[in-house]
Amino acid sequence: MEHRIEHIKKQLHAHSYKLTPQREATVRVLLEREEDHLSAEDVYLLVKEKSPEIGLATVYRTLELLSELKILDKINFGDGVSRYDLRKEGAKHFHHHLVCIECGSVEEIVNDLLEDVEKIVQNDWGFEVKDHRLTFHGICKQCQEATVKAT
Amino acid sequence: MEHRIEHIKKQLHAHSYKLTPQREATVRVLLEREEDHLSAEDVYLLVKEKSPEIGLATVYRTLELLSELKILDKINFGDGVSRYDLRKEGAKHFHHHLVCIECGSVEEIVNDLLEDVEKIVQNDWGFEVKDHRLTFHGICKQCQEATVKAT
DNA sequence: CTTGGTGCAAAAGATTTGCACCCCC
DNA sequence: GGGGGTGCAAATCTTTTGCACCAAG
Repeated sequence: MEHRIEHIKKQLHAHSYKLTPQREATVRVLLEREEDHLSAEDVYLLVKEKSPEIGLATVYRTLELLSELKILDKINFGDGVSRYDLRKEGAKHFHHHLVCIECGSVEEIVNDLLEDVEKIVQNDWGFEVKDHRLTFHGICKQCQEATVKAT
Repeated sequence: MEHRIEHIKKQLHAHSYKLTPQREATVRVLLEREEDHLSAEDVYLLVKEKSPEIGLATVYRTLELLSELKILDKINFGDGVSRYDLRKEGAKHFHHHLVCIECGSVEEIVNDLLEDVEKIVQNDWGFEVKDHRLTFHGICKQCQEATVKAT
């Protein structure tokens, strides 16, 4: 954890930004809740528990900054809010998501499943792929089992 | 075109909704600008040209309705607005997009490139895929060529 | 009549911005 | 002492909602 904060600090410094206490508090929340796809409001409330003086605007500004530096990915699952997802260290791509339309849960897939598809896009469309976002909508294992039991 | 309107009319009727003049005007705009990924505001302004008495709320309600019936797909490219995309007739899946990070253009890929990937998700994660959304971010052919020339 | 659909204006959210202040090199 | 960063409140922007009214069966 400390190691990852150090790493982010370096990335900020490389672009002449500082890791202020507010930014650090925000990053810590993101690290602690890495699997959680938090909204800006979620992050704000969690940061506020530890650092009550922080403002919502600062959280927005921090999330925006981290997104620009590709430390964070801004995603949108179709409810009205943006959610934020730490990019895995060293990952050159956004990871994928499985969104359950029954219970709303979100699972992550870290494997890159799209290498072949990217080659096709590159060759057949002449499009130079830099990143991708892939979300599957469907029914998760738990909900499938629940349905079977209920029947 | 008329044929596609008829088809949509039937789909509405099948769910006990009517194809009112306002809805028809909205659908016509969507058909005319099928490749364009319009926002609700865009649609509203275009419909207003032909039917000036229409209200923005009605457009929102129509787009919402058509999305629920899967006639339309609601997508989000990360700018603050939802955009709407007519589903190709008979397509069971959302189609894919190539978003150029240089010029902002959006190309569509109708082919389903994800059949193999879906099988993997189904088998390895036990997730029953109902739909997917895939967007590639990168540099389109035109912008690549422009860069080469400029160098 | 009664129900679904509409237009308008107000409301509700999410996000951004203006500004005074503050801390650090 | 100048610039980046912050907190607060106000502003902005998109989308939703309440309500009175209208049209068709």
